[in-house]
Amino acid sequence: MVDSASGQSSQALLFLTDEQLRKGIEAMFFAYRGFTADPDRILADMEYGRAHHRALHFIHRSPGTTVNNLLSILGVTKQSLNRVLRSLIEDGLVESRVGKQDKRERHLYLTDTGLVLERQLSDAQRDRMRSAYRSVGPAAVQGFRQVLEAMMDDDMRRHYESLKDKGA
Amino acid sequence: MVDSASGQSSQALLFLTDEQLRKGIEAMFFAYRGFTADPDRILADMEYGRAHHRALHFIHRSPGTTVNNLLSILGVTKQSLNRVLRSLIEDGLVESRVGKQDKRERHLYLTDTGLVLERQLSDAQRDRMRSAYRSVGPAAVQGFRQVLEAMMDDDMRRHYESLKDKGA
DNA sequence: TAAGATACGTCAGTCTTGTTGACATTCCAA
DNA sequence: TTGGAATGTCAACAAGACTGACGTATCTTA
Repeated sequence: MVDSASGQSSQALLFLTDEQLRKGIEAMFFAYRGFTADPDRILADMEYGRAHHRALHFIHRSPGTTVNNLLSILGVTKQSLNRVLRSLIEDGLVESRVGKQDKRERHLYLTDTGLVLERQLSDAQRDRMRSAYRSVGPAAVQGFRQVLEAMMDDDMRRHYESLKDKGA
Repeated sequence: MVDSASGQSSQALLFLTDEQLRKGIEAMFFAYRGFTADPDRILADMEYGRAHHRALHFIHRSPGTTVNNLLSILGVTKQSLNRVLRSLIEDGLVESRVGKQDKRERHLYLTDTGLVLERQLSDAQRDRMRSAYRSVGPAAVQGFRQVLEAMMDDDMRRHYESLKDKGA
């Protein structure tokens, strides 16, 4: 696992030891807690949870997206997403428009109120990310992104890439 | 750190734009799904969930840890952890020994059966991590770890560091 | 030694968020 | 035009988190 009968020095592969991999796993675990902590704190005061945050984020990112598309991005069942969407729509944060081409589809948009909350949540999350980025510099950030992308399932990477394009 | 009113071009700060930060947020989201997918698949066939996996992981990592310590690592309530521990102990995966110094404490250990399951779960999780690491190389991995560490809350970083030391 | 603090376990109840199952509507193609 | 597929909704349930209250054993300290 560490070497491989080639001329490669075993030193260069030390980052692939079980011990290093375990540390990476633990880093993911602890960091993800920090990653969600700030929005969670804001949401705790409302009747919303993390699921609402995720919906707001991706609707904001792809205005007019259909329920089905959102479903496959979030990786939950339509029934689960529906509960979240219903409350967001009832509260006037999200607007659901019947499709012009295909009337079975619903296209989702954030209302002005929805935009305000999305902004508040993502500001909090970006603040932490920004200060982490700033403290380690662009080279580390590039590595960070590379590893995360390599960890994704193919389906997720597809979604991720297609979101990336829109912003580029 | 990066710029600072010096002659640094604004190009060098492009990694701190809201757009780049959003991509980082999405990368975390999608990657975390991949991160938990493999163990989740294994656990789906049993009566256990992700919470059991986390307990097994950290008990394996710190044999003899107390309930209280595990509590603060996992960041859940004792009632929540207790449900998980009870089933693991009943099923003979975890052993709980009364403390020698302080008899109020319970020290937790994996049994042989517990070690087998922990190994199975962490193998699956490490496989994905290893292939990601290998595909991007050690420099990227270093950046990955740096960003994650910078994202943690101080409490979590404390736990993380103390686990690191044991393995070093 | 008595009083308070600490560590752990448990019961009961609630909330969020995931699940399946059943069903209505709409579209499309045989 | 009719049956199957796709889209979305409603209802019921389960896992896993939470709070609050309480009990017991043990330790520490006044």
